[in-house]
Amino acid sequence: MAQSNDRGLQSSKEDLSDWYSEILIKSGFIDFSPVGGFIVLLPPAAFIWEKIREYMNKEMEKMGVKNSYFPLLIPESLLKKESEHFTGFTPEVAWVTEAGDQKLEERLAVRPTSETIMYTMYSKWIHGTSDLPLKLNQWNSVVRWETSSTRPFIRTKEFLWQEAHTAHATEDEALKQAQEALDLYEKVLKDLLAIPVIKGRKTEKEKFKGAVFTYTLEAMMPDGKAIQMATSHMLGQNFSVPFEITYVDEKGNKHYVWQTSWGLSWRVIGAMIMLHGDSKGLVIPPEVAPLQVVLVPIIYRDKQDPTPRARELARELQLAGIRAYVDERNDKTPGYKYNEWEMRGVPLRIEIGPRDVEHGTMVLARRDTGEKSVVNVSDAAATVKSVLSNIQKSLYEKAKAKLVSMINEVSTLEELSEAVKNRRGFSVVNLCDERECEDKIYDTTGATVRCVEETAEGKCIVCGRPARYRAYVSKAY
RNA sequence: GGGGCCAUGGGCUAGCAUGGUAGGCUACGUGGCUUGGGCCCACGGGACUGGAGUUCAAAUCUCCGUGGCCCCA
Repeated sequence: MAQSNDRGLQSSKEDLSDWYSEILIKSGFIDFSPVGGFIVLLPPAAFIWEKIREYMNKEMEKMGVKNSYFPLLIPESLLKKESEHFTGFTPEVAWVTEAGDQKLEERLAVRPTSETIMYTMYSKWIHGTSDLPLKLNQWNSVVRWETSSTRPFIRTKEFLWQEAHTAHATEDEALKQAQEALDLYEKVLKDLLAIPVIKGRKTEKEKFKGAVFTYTLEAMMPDGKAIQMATSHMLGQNFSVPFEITYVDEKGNKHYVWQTSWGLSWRVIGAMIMLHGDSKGLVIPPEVAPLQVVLVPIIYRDKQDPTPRARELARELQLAGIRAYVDERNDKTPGYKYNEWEMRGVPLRIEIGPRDVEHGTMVLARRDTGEKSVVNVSDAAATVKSVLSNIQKSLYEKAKAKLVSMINEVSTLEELSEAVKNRRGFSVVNLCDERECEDKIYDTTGATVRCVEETAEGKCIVCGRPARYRAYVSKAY
């Protein structure tokens, strides 16, 4: 990092790690809290999370998923009921052991996820087919005491997310639900955050502990490391059996329900920042940008003040539903303002100077391309809307092209090592079903299988037996 | 989980080797001047991560803690 001033960024996007922590602080997205691994979410970032919530709430309503809220603390005995689940989570569980000066009889887990507490209630509520399907979601935070190093949004000890939990009469219905959830996530990522993903399944090794299998969406960051965006789990009857969630059918037979759970966390905000940002700072997709348009009046002492025109224009945009703001600070030069708003990621800037007032024009400057154009002010709202939607689309398409360019087919372990080391990105390989083969990939390359697609062709890259999967292998966050 | 680096006004840092007056840039406040890509001038307030130790004397040396960053797993 260079010294001497704190205006703008010192790190280049090439050093993604430095760049990332610097931009998060300077753009006022987050701050670090006194407890390591915990962050404060500041208004611009909170705004984006709110947008995600609004969008998902609407979509979930269409799916028949209702919001609810379950307690923060889970008795140890409940957490232990599904043993694979418990073993998977217990190393990172935070415990409450006393209250005031009283030691608790049973220690209470700060929820790392809510399957166990929710399903305890589900067993109480579900009796017959008329109680099904049951689809509840909650927006909350969970705590997982990560031992390896934390990073804002990407890996924090407490994180915000939504977790939806559904119970169904049939396996088929549950399966469909798990897939629908995955489609919803893909839509959120594309429509709001302009993040393209690879869709697939986790291997047995990488799945959610307690699930039959896990669907996943994986994005690719500019440094060639993959990042999991959201997961959707087919739980089968793994929880309904220990938690006794049963219903009686028309014929009087008792059945265990089929379940799914799925979640998306604030991690997606971190991915959005890394994916779209550049060396000038953030680039926020218009759909979620707290400010979509910033207007900068260019004032000359001896010429007509364009500020009133800028205000009118902002009002017109606001009436059309656009989040617009006039930067009227008079102790900052226009150049200063340009740089600052660019750092903060505002998708579109409008400059209004005396020349524009005279000619009935305005200058548009796109954050994503840096391109400037002079356009007529008449019908400004429609013009701006179309530019914003253009930016949204173009961010996604650029990212998509980048993603595609970072997927490479490889056919030997040597090639894979080479690719993981030098080229990064996703390496696609054929893989069989054996755990040893997957372990071997990790041991020789340090990369993991991010997701797999079913295939009937080819031979396993490790053992040479018939492949079952096309596997996307990459280093990951 | 292992290893390394770092911590000085709000931000970035100088000072540390060889212990002795904490300096700069930026930001902030006030006033003036300016404004089509990070203007300029004057004045002002503001700091040694916490604890312990060594010493006449600690930002500086030692130990312990806390936090951040990087690399590896």
